[in-house]
Amino acid sequence: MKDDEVNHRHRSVTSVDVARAARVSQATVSRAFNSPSRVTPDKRERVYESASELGYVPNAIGRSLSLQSSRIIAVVVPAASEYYQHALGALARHVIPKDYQLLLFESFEAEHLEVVFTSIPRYHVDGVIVASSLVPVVEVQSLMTRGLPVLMFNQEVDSGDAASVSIDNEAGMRQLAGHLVETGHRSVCFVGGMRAAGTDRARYRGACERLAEAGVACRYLLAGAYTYEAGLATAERMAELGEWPEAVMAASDALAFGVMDGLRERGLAVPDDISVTGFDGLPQAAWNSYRLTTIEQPMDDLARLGVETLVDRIENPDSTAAGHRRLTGRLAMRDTVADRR
Amino acid sequence: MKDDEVNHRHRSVTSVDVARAARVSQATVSRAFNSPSRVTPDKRERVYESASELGYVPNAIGRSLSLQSSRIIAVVVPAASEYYQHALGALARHVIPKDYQLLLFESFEAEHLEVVFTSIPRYHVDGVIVASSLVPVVEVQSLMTRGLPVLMFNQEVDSGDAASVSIDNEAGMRQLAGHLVETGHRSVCFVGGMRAAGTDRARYRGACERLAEAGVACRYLLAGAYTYEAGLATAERMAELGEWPEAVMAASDALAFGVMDGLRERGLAVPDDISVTGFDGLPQAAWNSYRLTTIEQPMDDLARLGVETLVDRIENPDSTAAGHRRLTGRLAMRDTVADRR
DNA sequence: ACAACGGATGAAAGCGTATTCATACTAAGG
DNA sequence: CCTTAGTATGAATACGCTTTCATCCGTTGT
Repeated sequence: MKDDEVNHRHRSVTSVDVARAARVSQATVSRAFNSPSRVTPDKRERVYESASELGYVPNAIGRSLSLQSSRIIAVVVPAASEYYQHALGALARHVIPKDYQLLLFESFEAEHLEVVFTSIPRYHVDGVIVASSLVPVVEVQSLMTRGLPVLMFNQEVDSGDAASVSIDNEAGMRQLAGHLVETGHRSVCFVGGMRAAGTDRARYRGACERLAEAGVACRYLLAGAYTYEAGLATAERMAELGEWPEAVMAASDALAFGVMDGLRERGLAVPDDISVTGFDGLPQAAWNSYRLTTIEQPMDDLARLGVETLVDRIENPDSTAAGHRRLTGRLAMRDTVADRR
Repeated sequence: MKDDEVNHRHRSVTSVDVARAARVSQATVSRAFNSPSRVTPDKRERVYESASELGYVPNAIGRSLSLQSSRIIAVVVPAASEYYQHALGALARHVIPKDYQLLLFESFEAEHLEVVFTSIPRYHVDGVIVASSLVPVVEVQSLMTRGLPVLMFNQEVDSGDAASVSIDNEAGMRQLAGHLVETGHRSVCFVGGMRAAGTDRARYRGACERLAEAGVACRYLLAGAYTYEAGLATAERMAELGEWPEAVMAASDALAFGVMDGLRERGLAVPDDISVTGFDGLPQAAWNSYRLTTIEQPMDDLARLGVETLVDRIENPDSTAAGHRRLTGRLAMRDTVADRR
C-alpha cells in the first residue's frame, strides 16, 4: 500500500489493476465497460465493484490509441470576438450529447494560424471546426487532405470539399436593406468590418444590390475591425465627411453599437435623425440602450446543424451529405429604424 | 501506393514510416525530433527530409501514452457567461507560450457537473482550471486526490490544497463602497447575483462593512443570476418596493447594465437621480451608453498568474508555491456615480 | 450419447511514441 | 598499437486500451 504512494506522481489505476482485483482478465474488464452484454453478470458485477473501489476510470488516451479515434473535435476560434464566443458556447453545448469534446485553438493572430493548423493533426482529433470568417478555405486544405473532416462555421464555402454552415448573409442584408427602402430611406452608409472576411463581402453585396434596385445611394466605409471601438471611430469619420446619410448599415452588431454611440455623442438621435442596423443578433442588441434592428443568427440551430454535419462526416466518411448548409436569419425589428415616409 | 488509399480511412504517417524512408530506426526518428543533438547531422537531415516528404507530424496521443502526460489542461467554464468567456479567451492566450492546450468542458447545468468531473480524469489531462464561481472546492476534491493539479479561477479558496487566483473581491467592493460614501450617498441597495457564488458573499461583505462603518443603510436584493435580464427584473422589483435608494451596487457589470436600463426605463436618470456601480470591468462598461463606474479585473494578469501557478504545480508536483494568489482590482471611475455632497 | 454449435473468457497483438539497454563504433590517451 | 571512455544507433519494452483469435465450457439436436 505504501509502495503505491511512494512515487511522487500517482500511477493511475488501470484496467489491469481492476482485472487483478476482480480476478478476471484485462480483456474482460474492457468488455465489461464497452459491451456489458458480452460478460456474465457475476463477473460484470465483480468488475464494477473493483473498479469503483479502486476509483478506476478508463484512460481515454489508451482508448484513442487503440480505436484510432479520440472523440475530440478541434475548434479554431478567435476568443476575443463576442460573436464567436457565443458560437463557441453553442457548439460546446451541442457536442456533449454526441459525446465529443472540444479542444480549443485560439486564432487571435493571423501569423499564429499556421502553427495552429500544423499542430492540430498532432492531436489526432476526429474533426475540426473552424469558426472564424478570416480563415480562408485554402488554409484548411492540408487538414482535409489528411482525411480530417472540417467544418467551416459562419462561412459560405462553395467548394464541396469542406462542410460549412452559416446563415444566408446576402439574403439577410438584402432583407435589412429592403426594410430601409420600405421605410423610405434615401441614402445609406454601409460600414464594413474587414475586407478579408467572406461574410463582409456577402453582406455588402446583399445591401448594395437591394439598395441599387430601389435607386438608393450606398456608400461603403471600412471600419477595419468588427469591434465597438471601430464603430465609434467610423462614426467620427462620418462626421468628418460632413453630411449624414439617412441610415447606417453596420456589418455587425458590435460595429453598430459603436456607430450608435458615436452618433449620439455628436447629438444625433437614433433613429429620429439617423437609422442604424446591425447584423448577428448579439444579446446586447436587445438591451434597452440599443434596441437594435438587426438580423438574428439562429445560433443554436447553426451549432446543432454544424455539429450534426461534422459528426455525420466523421462517422460515415463517404457520406454524401450536402457540403454547405445555409439557414436564414430572422429580421428583428426593434427601435433603430425610423419610418421616413 | 494504391493500397494505402484503399482503406477509406487514411492510416496516418507514423514515425515507423519515416524511419523506413530515412533508413534509420524508429528510435532515431523520435530522437531527431525530441533531442536533435543526440543524432548525427546527416541522419537528422535524412529524417527531417523524409518526414516533410511524407507529411509526418508526431502523434500526440502516442506521445501522451508514452510520457504519461498529455500537455492538455481541462477548463471547466460556463460558456454562457460574458465574464467567463473573457476569462477563457485570456486563459487560451496564456496557455500557448507554455505549450499546453485547453480541453473545454461546458458547465452550464449544475447537474451536469458531476458528469464533467468524472469524465475529466479519463483524458489524463495534466491539470484542471475551474473557472466558475458556482463550483465549490469539494466538487474538485476527487480530482485532487487523483493527484491532478487544480486551479480555481475567480474564486478565493482558503484550503491550501487547490491553487486559486482571483482579485480581492471584498477589498474591491469596499473601495467602491468607499467611493459612494465619499461622494455623499446615504442609502444603498446591493444587488446580488446568486447566493451560492463565493464571490457574491465576499463582494456583499465588502460593501456591507464599508457602508456600515459610515453608517449608510444597505439593503440586499437577490437577482438570482448574473445577467442583464436579472438586473432588469431587479430594477422592476425596486420600483415595486416604492422608494429608491441613492445608489445601487450591482454584484457584476452584467447586472448593473440591466439595472441601469431598468431605471432609465422608469424615467430615472443615472447618475443624477440614482448612482449605479458594477463589478468586473467588462468591455461594455466602457461603452458610451453606460460609462459604468466599476472595479476592473486585470483579466490578463489573472490569466497569466493562473496559468503560471498551475503549470508550476504540474511541472514540480511538490512545489511549495502559495495556494491562493490574489490581485487587486482597479477602480474605474466613470459616469454612473454622482457627487451628492 | 455424441456431434455440433455458440457463448464466455484469456492470451496476445496491435495502436504510435519515448526510452532503456545493449552493441557497434569513434576518438582520445597511454 | 592497444585500452578506455564516450557516442551513435537499433532492438526491445512500456504506456493503457480494444479486439481478434483460440480455447474451453455448456447446451442443444439427433
